[in-house]
Amino acid sequence: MIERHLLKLRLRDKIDAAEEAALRGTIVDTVVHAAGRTIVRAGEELNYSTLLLDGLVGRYKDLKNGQRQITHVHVAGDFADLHGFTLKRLDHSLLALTPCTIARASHTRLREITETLPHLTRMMWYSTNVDAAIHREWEVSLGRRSAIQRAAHLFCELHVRLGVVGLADENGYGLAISQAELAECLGLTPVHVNRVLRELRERSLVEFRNGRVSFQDLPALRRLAEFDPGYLYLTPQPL
Amino acid sequence: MIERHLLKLRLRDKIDAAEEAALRGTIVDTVVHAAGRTIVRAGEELNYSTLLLDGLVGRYKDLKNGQRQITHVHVAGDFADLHGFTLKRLDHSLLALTPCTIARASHTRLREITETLPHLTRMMWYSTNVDAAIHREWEVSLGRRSAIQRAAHLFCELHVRLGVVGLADENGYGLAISQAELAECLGLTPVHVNRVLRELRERSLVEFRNGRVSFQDLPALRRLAEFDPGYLYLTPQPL
DNA sequence: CGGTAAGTTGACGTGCGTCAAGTCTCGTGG
DNA sequence: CCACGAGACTTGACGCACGTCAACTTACCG
Repeated sequence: MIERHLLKLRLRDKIDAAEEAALRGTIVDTVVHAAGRTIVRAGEELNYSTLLLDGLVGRYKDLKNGQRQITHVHVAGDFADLHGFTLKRLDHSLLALTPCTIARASHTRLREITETLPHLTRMMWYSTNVDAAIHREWEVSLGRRSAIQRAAHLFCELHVRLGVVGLADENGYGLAISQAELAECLGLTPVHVNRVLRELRERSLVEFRNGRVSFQDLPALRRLAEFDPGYLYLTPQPL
Repeated sequence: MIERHLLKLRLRDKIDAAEEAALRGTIVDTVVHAAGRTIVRAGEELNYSTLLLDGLVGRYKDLKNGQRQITHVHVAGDFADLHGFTLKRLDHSLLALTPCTIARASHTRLREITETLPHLTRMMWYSTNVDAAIHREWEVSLGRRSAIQRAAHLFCELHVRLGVVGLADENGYGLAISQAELAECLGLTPVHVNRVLRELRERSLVEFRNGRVSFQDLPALRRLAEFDPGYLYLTPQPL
């Protein structure tokens, strides 16, 4: 159930049996959402946080003119809104980018964890801090990288993050989203994303096709994107 | 000393005397940095977090070609890297944008807080979550807003945040940074920032001059930026 | 009073947006 | 089995917001 989440946490630090049980105990139910559905709407009051078991979820914000910006993409094993535990309402919405299975973690039980299990509390805090680090890296992409570098960087990031939970290998991974959604992540138009994907393909770096990312030259792709996975904090560190 | 930080926390929830004392007790020393100095370099191992007492600090990331992106601007009363407590090293650097006074909060003592004061721990967690919300809003600016809207949005955000700690009034506030640094926040070139500032001035919205932001028509500026302060989470909420 | 950094402006270039006309894919119903 | 409609994707022609380059002004400081 929450194995993929545990997998990620344990890459950073030990989680003992009591902690694991407490974490499992936060889950009150499991829900399935169809692709394209908004799971949580910005501003609504929350009593639970969303743990993604399977599928892809995006955090997004709408603009008045109908455009939107996806600010983060979550993969299986991620808490999509653990920050909602302290914020109580979200400044963004959550969108199912693919069909999704989610588990809902009760804020009441998360609160009990913060009262009784300080080490696990630090681990949860750590998780939200890594999310923020990802936001920062996306700011760099949006502010300073060219369209082709942004796309390349995103493909590299998702490769590492999906790899951690066993959903990617050295050749690629499944990414069943449309070019329009990719455009919303990258701060570009769908038309330009299409041109950029063609260039990445023609330069024999990556192919994005039929909901799949296939690497042709990963080292060159990483060089193009100036990708350095340090910001994902996947190295062991006792908390 | 840490009054401005307490001011912000207390806008959200009560902090009792024991909690206040514990927070004060984390501070081990105070340091002054000249404008332009890098306070913490990306990647270095940290034993303390940086609480900004006075001045402005930017979080930034460098790119290979010498460009850089500022991903967050901190005002007096902000912890600039409380997330460093769980991350142990930063994925970004910290820059003194103006002369700065900072207090350093020992990670050992912060850890003690997480062991003994769960409510204060949640408040600290909350602080880092608001930082992440600000990162998200900047992603929206960088990805989807025009140059003039980005500038307008930043001026509105800093107005609210400086207002909370008593450093802004309805007419404006001090912001002693260069146009080049503004450009690094906004993902633009200094030349274009200069043109945008001229347009904001000619349209009688804001003036940015001699290290000061002076509003001429704040409601119109907020409309232009589509500014909604909800993402700053400045409303009371028991944690 | 000279030097240096910050700000200003104009001419021109370009990466990405816009608009519009396709094509391809696939699910549905006749 | 084919017809058809709806999305998603693709491509070309053209436009514009912002970048680049370079010259100049202003402010400040020793």
